[in-house]
Amino acid sequence: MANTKKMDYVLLGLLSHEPMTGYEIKKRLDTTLRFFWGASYGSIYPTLNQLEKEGKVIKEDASSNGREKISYSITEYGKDSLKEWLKKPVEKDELRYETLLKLFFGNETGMEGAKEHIERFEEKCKGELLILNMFAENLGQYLQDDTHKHYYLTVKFGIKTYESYLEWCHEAKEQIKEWEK
Amino acid sequence: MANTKKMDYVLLGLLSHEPMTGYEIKKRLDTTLRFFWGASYGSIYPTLNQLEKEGKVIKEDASSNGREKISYSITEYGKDSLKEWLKKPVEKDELRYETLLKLFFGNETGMEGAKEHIERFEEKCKGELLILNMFAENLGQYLQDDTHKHYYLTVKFGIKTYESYLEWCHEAKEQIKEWEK
DNA sequence: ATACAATATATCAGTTTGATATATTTGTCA
DNA sequence: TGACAAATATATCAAACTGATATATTGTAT
Repeated sequence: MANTKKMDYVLLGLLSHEPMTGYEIKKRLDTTLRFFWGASYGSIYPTLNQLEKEGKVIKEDASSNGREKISYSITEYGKDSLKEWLKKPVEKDELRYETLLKLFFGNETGMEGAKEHIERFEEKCKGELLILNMFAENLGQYLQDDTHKHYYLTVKFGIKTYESYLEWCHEAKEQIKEWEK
Repeated sequence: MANTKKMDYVLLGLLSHEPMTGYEIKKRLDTTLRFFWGASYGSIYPTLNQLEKEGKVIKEDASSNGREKISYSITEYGKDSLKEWLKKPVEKDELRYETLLKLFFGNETGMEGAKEHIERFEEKCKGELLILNMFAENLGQYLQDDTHKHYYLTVKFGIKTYESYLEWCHEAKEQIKEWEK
């Protein structure tokens, strides 16, 4: 079997929902999947070309007017490859939180710096939670569809975690106040 | 100012706590920081050498018996560089959860696959939570120290989030049962 | 008309991972 | 005591991925 990186499956997964251009894939990653996965153009376009050479996706010219546009759709072989990966156990779940890093090393700058980072984090979380709650509400009306059920579960995950982040922010600030007494 | 990547500050941060070898740095990342940050030898050793050339850390031969050992300690210049970074706002907090990815694309394999991934995730979270609670308990006795206070806050973050992950696992399984009726 | 935002593809240097190589010391079981 | 595995320790490299940038067209608002 050919080389397979994680990116392959992200693209195959998205194309298993519907045919898309590289640009549309990027947008979907930046909206729907942003809470648990990301990718850059520098990996999207080359991987799309590689998947086509392997016969896992099919290119189709979808240019209109003068706008160049290449639509990709998944093949049966691509679907088989995706299904195989989906059945395998997860290799790695990973958090990369710069906020936690700056907090952990924060003794160099004191509790004042820590408080600032926590507050900024809190604001960001509030924003994300607002978006996620909107997603969940909108999704409510599509829950007879299987694809949307899976989507719904991931949105619920996002809501749960951001709510717990906000709780932590509150408790951490209280704890710092306690220490400052 | 010279080139600066995130890895620079991770190493400077760890060395600001105490002098260490590359191997010890890796161990600390795999234990204490594993819940929010990771790094591989392939970035640790080269970065350590680069930081030495820049005068941010100092190399010291700490070989004993026949065992080669290089201990690194942070310089004042290195501390200044670290502090500067700590004051800057966070650029990126990122979750990369393969579990969520497989769940999101799971309509290809059906709810049975989703349930399996959720269950495996649940088991892993229970394990992590156990470790984190041990950390928190042990930390309790060192909380007069500033470094440990910052450490404590990050452990609390880990506990909060893993608890919410477990709640989500439970609710997601209930939801799936509901859908299966 | 003109400028700005959005759409669209593509590439590349720099960063990081994951695997592997190499070698020594320490612990453990028989 | 000897043998074997596990832990300690440094280092390198191909492959993967990011973040930035280049290029060009279309739609929108002023």
